[in-house]
Amino acid sequence: MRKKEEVNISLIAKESGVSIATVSRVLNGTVPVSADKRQRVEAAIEKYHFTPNSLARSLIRKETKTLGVILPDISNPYFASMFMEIERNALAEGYSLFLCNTLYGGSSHGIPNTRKEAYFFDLMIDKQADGVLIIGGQVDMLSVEEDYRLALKKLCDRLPVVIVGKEIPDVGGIFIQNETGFGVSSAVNYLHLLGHNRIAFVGGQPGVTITKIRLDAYRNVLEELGIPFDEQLIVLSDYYVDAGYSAMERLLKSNVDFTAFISMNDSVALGAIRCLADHGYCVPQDMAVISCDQFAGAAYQTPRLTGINQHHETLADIVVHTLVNAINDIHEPVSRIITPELIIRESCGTALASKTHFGINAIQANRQK
Amino acid sequence: MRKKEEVNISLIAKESGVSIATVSRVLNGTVPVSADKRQRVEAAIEKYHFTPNSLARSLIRKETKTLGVILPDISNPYFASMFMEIERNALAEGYSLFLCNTLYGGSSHGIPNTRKEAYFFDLMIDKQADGVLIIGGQVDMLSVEEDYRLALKKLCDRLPVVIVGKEIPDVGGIFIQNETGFGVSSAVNYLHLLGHNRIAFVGGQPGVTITKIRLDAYRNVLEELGIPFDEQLIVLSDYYVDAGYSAMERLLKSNVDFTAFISMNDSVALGAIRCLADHGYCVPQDMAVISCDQFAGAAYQTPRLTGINQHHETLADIVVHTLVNAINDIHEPVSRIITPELIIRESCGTALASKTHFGINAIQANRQK
DNA sequence: TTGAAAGCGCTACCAG
DNA sequence: CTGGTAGCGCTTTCAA
Repeated sequence: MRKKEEVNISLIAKESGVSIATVSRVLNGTVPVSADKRQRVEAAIEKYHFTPNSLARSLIRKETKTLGVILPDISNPYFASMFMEIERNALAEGYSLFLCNTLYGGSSHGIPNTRKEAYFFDLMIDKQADGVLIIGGQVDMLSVEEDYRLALKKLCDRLPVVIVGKEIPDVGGIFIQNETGFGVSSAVNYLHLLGHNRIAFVGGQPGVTITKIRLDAYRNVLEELGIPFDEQLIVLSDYYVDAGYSAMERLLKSNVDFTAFISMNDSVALGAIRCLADHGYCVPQDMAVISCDQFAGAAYQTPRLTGINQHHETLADIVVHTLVNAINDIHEPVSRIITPELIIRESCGTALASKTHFGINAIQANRQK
Repeated sequence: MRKKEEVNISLIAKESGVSIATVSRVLNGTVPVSADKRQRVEAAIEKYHFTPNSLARSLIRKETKTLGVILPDISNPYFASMFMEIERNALAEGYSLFLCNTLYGGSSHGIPNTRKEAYFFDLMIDKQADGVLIIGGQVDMLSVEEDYRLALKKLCDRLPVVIVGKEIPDVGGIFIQNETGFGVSSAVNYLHLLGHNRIAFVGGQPGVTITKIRLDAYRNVLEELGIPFDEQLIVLSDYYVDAGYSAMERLLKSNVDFTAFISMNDSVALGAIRCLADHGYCVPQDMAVISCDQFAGAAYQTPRLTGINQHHETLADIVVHTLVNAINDIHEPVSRIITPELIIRESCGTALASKTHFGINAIQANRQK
């Protein structure tokens, strides 16, 4: 079924006995058109179900009202919820979205693939997207390959690009770094208030910026609290449930003592909890758990997961509006303060959960100094 | 930052001292071009980082190499995994994807919104997508609103459209109905083999095709097995964890006896299990659970969830290739048999899980007659 | 207000 | 093999 595109602006013009310029005018409502001509045109449009060809329009206007969203894996709940919020904002601004999954990293989801990211960068140039949003992928690495940097630079040279992550020098996009490690700090503080001193860190991938930021925050709070840092308590994973399982398995095999752990996100927490269960340990009776990044459904797990709400919705808003501004040559930074929020549920102990109020206040007080 | 589009085909032509026709030829590699001209052109392309404008190309070729994917909610793991697989196939065929979330239905995610679906249908026409994939949304309802039907018909009149679901008369798209209720049958059979006779059905939304198909399958198997049907054992929900919770709550309040239940998917199962836990019931000791639609991570829940793998990957393949064929005017139906697979884990009893082999054989045998 | 006409950047046909 | 050129469908001057 080939597209039946025989109905176009000149057909409408002919049908209604006006010039195509006039049809264009009623289409865009820019310049006034006499009432009777307008009606004839509208009738013809209705009759033929005419829709102007946006390709032709974009060719002239040099804008497609389309944005590209490039991320590793939409089946990861973090990216999915980000996308939903991005779409909501983009739609409100009149933009549609291309979604590109680069599948970079993540033990469960195929091999790292730098080329695929570069492929999508070029694709967005090709498709004449008005702007591009990049969330995660190689940009999250502490150091990126030169190929990647060049591909990203090429993209940023051609289009407005907003990147969630730490700035890569000399590429020219707009970088928005969200993670501050504040969530981890609250988590460690909370666990300490609960009496834990041996707190493991089931972290993200090695070499990833967010891992470093969170690990730094973890060490700093430990130091503030006078808890000795123990390298053995750090195990790396990535962002998926199987990685959480294997990380915990390594931790248990290493035979270090610990009574609590912080995990990268809820998926990792779930995997780790499953592993603990397989070894006869029960959460929260034998072990307290906090996740750094809460997913939907945390409140329905058994045990209900205590964790940090990073307020990604707000991040999505900022990111979209920064991009839209950049497209419109507005370069005032869009800023809003995002404060990660500790949501206390059961995974650090039900009994202790009643201390919620005390805990939070104590943490706040602690942060003041 | 406006796009800097000053570099175009005629610049390249001028730079390399050939006609734009020749540049076009090396760009597309269709017609042979003499070696030295080709090299000069390639040098110029390299020098200016020239990329042909796909808008102009699409305007002539009347194809954009772009597909639209319209679904309710990408943060629902079912749709996310479908999308990943769709993208994999689409990419292999040279297509990029628009993603449109219609948020139709789903208690956790905003109000039903017919207009949004129609909006995206029109958008895909406007964006000149080469084809559209529709998965879920109002098309899943047993009966659709006339507004919706008209909007869908308009889309199908303009573009090749593949719809996952039951055929709606007189709209003209290609409908692919996946669900047969076979998964539910295996589930009930399995539970029966385990000795359960009071099996609740924590189903989907009322008025939805898949709910009806699964409910019919449930009743049929019950009848085959000589188990009396009890209306009270049916509670409706939707596809999210909170709905699973509240459905189970209603079931418990109604005070009917049951020793097992089937849930719409893993999210619903999780919510229901959480509710049971809150009422002092433990899975699988007090209650057996099977989910009709397995999500990633099922194997890491506590208890590990027994459920049906519906093999959505295969469905995604079929759907993409059917659409691509339709775009190329090939109308042989792409068909492949998708057999839902019962994955036995712990949620129907760990001890019983060792009977896996027996169970499956028995079910197969049962289906033969 | 309106129409004619000049493109947007590219492909594809027609001569040569 | 190659160049000239006629559009693709639309917007936007420029005159009228």
